[in-house]
Amino acid sequence: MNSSWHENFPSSRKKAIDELLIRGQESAAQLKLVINKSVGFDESMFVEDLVKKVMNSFNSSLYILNGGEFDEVASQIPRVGSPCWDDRKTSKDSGESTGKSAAALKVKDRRGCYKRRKSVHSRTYDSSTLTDDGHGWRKYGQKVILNAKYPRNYFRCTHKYDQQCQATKQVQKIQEEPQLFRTTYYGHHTCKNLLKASQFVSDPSDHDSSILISFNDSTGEHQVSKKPDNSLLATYQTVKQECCNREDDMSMPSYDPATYYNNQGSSSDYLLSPADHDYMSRFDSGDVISGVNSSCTTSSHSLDMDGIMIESGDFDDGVFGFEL
DNA sequence: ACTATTTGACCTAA
DNA sequence: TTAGGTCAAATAGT
Repeated sequence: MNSSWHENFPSSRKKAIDELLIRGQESAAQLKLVINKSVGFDESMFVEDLVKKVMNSFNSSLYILNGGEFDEVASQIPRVGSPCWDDRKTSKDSGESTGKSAAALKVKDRRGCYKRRKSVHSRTYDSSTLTDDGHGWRKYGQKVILNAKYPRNYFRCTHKYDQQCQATKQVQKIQEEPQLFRTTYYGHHTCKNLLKASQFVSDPSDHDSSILISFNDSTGEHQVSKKPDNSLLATYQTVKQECCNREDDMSMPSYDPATYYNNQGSSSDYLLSPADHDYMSRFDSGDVISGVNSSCTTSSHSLDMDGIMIESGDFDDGVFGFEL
């Protein structure tokens, strides 16, 4: 991996980035929420446009401060249009419409579809609770891992086919600390499956809400602190709290650690209904805080903090860090 | 009937 | 050759 983008920054430069990254973007996001709550639809669209401009300014500034340098990691995730992609949803139909045996077709269709992801950029965080990340996930596999006590569970975005969203994640109970779950995210959501920001702000007047991020000069490590009463995070973490009472059941190797809250998340009468929400303004594991430049593919810098992961610059083309 | 999960098979990178 | 990521038929749930 190339050198970290922040490693050799002067402290003043880092402070500027922190200011833009945390206070600037978060404040803009919260401002939008507050205004949106008190204006009509037309005004709301206007506010939306304005905030996007503000966010773009932040992103541009960050890009300039970063010197425009980013790591690039070639993605090995199958892309839309790849040989295996087009047939995924209609494989049944195509199989029935031909004279070939189902087994032969199955082998043919699946060839070239499997990619190891060792070098693919990923974000990992550990959590004692199965907090929902705001996206709809669908389990597609479970594997017993060599020398691991607990199985690994594989999830893809619910909108893999209808919106070509390539985000996936793996959830596995940590052997050394069975009370913790390790979730590894691959790719970023390109689907419009985000939660309404208003649902995550319990009290817009809470001006103390903040997340502090600092970069350690000597080690290059990130340090993050969050206030436990942070409105955004607190809401985020309590949203799914009621569905995390089955963690003890995870002692069973076959237990699916994310099925339960996934079901809750896709329920139409539950707070989290990912299918029809367009916006968010919270930090979301797997999502990005520091928007720098939409042309950036990725710069692998992430950190874990008690279940919340903050990442500095990890972009799919055309995706900004903050979605508003 | 429709959607989600389970699980053995398939496939590929290492 | 094998570990592990993914597929898809079977099954379960609503």
